[in-house]
Amino acid sequence: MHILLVEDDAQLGAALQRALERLSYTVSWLRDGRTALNAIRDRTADLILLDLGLPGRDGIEVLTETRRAHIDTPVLVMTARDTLAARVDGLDAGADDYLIKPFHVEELAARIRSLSRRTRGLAVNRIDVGALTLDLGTSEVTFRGEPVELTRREFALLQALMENAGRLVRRESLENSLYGIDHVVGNNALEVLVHALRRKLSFETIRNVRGFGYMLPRDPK
Amino acid sequence: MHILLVEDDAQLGAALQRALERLSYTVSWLRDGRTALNAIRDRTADLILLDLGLPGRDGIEVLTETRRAHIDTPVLVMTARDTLAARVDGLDAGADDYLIKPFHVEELAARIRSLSRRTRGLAVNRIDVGALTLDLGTSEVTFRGEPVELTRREFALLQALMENAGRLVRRESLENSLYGIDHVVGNNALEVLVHALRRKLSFETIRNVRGFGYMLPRDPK
DNA sequence: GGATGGCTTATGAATCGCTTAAGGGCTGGG
DNA sequence: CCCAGCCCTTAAGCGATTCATAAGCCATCC
Repeated sequence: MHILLVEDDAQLGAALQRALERLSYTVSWLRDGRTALNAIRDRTADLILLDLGLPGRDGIEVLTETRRAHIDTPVLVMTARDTLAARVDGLDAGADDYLIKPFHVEELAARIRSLSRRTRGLAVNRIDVGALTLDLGTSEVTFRGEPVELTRREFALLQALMENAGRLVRRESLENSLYGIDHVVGNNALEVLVHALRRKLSFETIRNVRGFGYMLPRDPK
Repeated sequence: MHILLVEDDAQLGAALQRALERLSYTVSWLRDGRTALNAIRDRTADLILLDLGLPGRDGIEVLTETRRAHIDTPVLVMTARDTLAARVDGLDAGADDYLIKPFHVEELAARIRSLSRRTRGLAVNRIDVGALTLDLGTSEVTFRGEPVELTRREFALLQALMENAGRLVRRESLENSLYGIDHVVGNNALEVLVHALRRKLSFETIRNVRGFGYMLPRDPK
């Protein structure tokens, strides 16, 4: 899952990026409204984490502009003021949820999960696909009943495939949700990652469709 | 993607159908509520574009009736009046989005895209032409209900033909969209590709017009 | 019947994906 | 603060598939 973090404060931004990456999210950190809007318009993000405290009321503008462009990527707003006006402003402008600073990373993580659950229509924190289960809360994966130890990247790849089980996931789409917008061309990082994941699961589980991408069968055994 | 257009006005209906077909959607135009409901019950549509200004409050009835039958196909409502009551009526009855007449085709297109994105998973970006379906999201192709395995080039060729179904596509235009602007002259790569594609589908499906190019009939069987 | 354009098949080259190995960076322990 | 271990990216070799080219045949138009 690919998160766009819009935050001008260097310290908080770096901390959030690290925390989110530790939770297996791919984070693109943008420091100002203009570059944020450009990135948002690409529609490659799954969730936008937006600081309303950007200088010059930039935050709200980013949000309004996003919604006016009919981009309905979920937006989680961070604000320093817990006033009714602030909340109304944010939600009216099209935010899906908000957080009052300061907050704990656990709370942020919970809201991100809740938000992606809501917009995805999932009832629980767990994805089941055949003999595979993946827990977004605890980051645990089991295969054929056995727990499997996955690294951060492997987990993110498996999640992307499981969320689209039975459907082909395009190569660019995977690279985007793993590496963010600015992935370099010409590397075979994805292939190496697929290989590592196959080794930990089984080699039949992940199917390749030459020239297009990868796919997880709806019922892998 | 298959759109059900419910519109009683002949002029507007024809214009919308033409505009949507130009955007590679398959459009079934129905002029009254009764036939519309029958078509909706078939559940073959991916999206319903419903005029609320149908005579006799027909529009709202179609919508309520649809939702009562637990058919949750996305509905985009068109209404002439921009009053709060009108919006509430439509959204309360189960519409997913609404448009105030008159509107620009660009706006309609944007809302259709947004709607199909929101209800993703099914037929998000699908082109239907007769017995052929091509899914741009998952890169899957079916012919007469059977899945067909295509290579990247074959897929690109079929896509170009399907986006212009019923129209003649010039040779240069195909070569451009397959090989880019700087394709070398004197090769017959296109013919070889057409041959490969015909072999995987059927030899009657793709028609050649000597000296000009190729064409896919609007209703290939 | 000649000429042009399209069809079909074979073949070598290019591309794509798989696999293994190596090196750099980050983390946690001593 | 340094070292060890893990993770991740890069690189390179290999095998399989795909693709463009070429060459001969067939259909259509004049």
